[in-house]
Amino acid sequence: MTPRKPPTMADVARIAGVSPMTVSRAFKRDSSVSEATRSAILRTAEDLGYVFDSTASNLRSQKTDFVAVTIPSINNANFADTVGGLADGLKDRGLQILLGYTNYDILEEERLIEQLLRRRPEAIVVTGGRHTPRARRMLENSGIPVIETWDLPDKPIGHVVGFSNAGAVRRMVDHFVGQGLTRIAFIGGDADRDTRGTDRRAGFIAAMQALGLDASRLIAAGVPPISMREGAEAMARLLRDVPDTQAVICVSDLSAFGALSECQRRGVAVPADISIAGFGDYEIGSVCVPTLSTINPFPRDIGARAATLILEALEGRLSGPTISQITPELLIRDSSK
Amino acid sequence: MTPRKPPTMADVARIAGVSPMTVSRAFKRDSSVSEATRSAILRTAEDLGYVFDSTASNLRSQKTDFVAVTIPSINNANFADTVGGLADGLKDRGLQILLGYTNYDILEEERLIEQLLRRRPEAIVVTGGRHTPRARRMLENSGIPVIETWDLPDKPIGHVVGFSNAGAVRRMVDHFVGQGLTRIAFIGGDADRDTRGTDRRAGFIAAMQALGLDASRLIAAGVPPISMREGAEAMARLLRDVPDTQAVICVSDLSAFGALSECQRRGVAVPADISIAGFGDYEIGSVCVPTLSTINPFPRDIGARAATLILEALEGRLSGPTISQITPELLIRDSSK
DNA sequence: TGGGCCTTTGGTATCGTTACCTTTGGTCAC
DNA sequence: GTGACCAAAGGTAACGATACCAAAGGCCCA
Repeated sequence: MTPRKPPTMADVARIAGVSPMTVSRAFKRDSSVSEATRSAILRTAEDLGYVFDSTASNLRSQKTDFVAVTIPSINNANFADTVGGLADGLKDRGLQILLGYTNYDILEEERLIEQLLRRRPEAIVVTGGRHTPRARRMLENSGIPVIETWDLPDKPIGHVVGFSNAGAVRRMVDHFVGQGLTRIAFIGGDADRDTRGTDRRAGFIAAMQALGLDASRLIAAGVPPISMREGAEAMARLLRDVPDTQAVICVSDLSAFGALSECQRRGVAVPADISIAGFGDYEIGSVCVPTLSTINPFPRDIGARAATLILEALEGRLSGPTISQITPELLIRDSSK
Repeated sequence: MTPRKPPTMADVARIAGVSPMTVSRAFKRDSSVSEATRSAILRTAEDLGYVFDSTASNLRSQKTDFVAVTIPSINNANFADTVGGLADGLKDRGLQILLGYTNYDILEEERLIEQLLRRRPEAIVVTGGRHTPRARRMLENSGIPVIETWDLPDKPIGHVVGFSNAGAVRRMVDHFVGQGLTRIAFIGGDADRDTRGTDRRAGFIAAMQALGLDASRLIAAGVPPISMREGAEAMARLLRDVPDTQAVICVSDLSAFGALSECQRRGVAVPADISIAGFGDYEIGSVCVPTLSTINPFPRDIGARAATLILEALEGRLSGPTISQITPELLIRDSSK
């Protein structure tokens, strides 16, 4: 058996009795081919087992129909929702997502951005607003729409769809203080890799200090992203080291759930003995007992809006850099009543 | 300001005073260019802001360094782990993952597979062993390694890394029966879209019938994938309709956690009043109170093994189709003691 | 000193599609 | 009858890299 070379458009054209150009048009949407010719060509192609070769099309037309996306972790419901919203918004225009993850590391992000730009995407969406200088330069010079998400960068590269992580945490602090709780702790990662997590911690400290409160109850739970288990361990330490703590804000719902489960394991009543809040409005927070107070940053909307921006930018309907600000929603539930 | 055309290898070559071929070699790893020449070329390229153009390279070399992957949902920790294991195993060889999701729909899978094959990946990894006839044909004729995962298909297309979903559930049934629990229910989706979920339900029915037990306690919780909330609703219905049920097996840990939370909300003791088991060994099952009995199918290993198979296949070290069988681990925890 | 061999570099054609321009044949109004 | 116009199809060159082959120069040993 000879491993025959796969058929090309020229083969389809020859057998269908038309020119390669006509075959090419038959595979496009709105091109001028008579319906009879088109269906005959498509049938021939199917019979031959012809598969359209995007690599050639990409090179000649200088279009790839890729949108590059970087997220910190592939295993995170929030970012998955953003990618989902993005993918749905782009699907109709035939744009496909080229996804890479940075593992919360801006050096890895730099490598990834270079890899992705080599594939000549039509646009690129990155998570966060902090990048290495070289990554920044590559994005600026890429000549394609750049969208930073999940953050409000001081100096945006292009467009932005995000919110203030610090500001969102401040609102949660205000909520607790409004209930008369002043001995508040923060559970987060112990490194600055997760820049959004770092911003949330900074927001906590700033908010506490602005109210004249002690902002030193900071529990570092490990290398970001903080897992449920690490949230539980952090809560164990908190209960041991500063047992008079009245409320705790966690860097995500996952660590908050871990903290909650540790309380249950030790017979500490939530919220009677201690209030707990998370971040991200993961499904678990609305299902567990008691339900978790949290902040919903509308991850899916972030993706959907980024998709809209991309489509507008590609159609030239965008005059300049756009900042699309999300207003996170404070969700007060049973864990902090 | 004129939007200059981005520089090409020819531009870099001219400025660096070498031929385009030498520039091309400088960007490859193991090619024969003197170290001095290479670094001079790379510096020139960086100065010019040159970005390597994969689209041209792909066409000429007939290699894309893509591995296509289809998963049912981007927002699922199990599949995310598989993709993570796969990506890590492929990273060293410079292979990049081209990911698409099917939304648990084999018609959508067919469209997706066609899209992905047009990009000329080096290999393709699909989730599950059931496909439309056309999808099957496209995979068979693709001429690249095909790997089906998370399943043991009757008629594999190429290689397989998977396990018997039905067999895994049977072991959980045996566990319950061994404890003297015979009135066992199953909570799953109400459609056949999720073929692995369907297999698990079928495995439950077969196992119960083989033991002469009533296999009719089937709670359909909605369109797959079943969420935590739907798991909770299903448990509510179960407690109302067949309150003498002694144990319940859920199609995933997520629905199992929902079921558990519903019990807590109603004061039903787990496992004293009812035992609960899940599937997938999601982190939540090891953190919640009580911890959840479950089945660990080693999702990350599935991806890692698929990566190994791909590398072996691409190097021609694989003689024929390989079935790599995973043995899921039964984890008995507090929810079924 | 010369031939063999290796390292490093260069020239040319080409991957498979599509942008751009041209051609063909038909319809329609005057 | 003729020119304007349009739909449908074809011809040619090009996108930017690299496979393949060739050649230049250096080194070693007989």
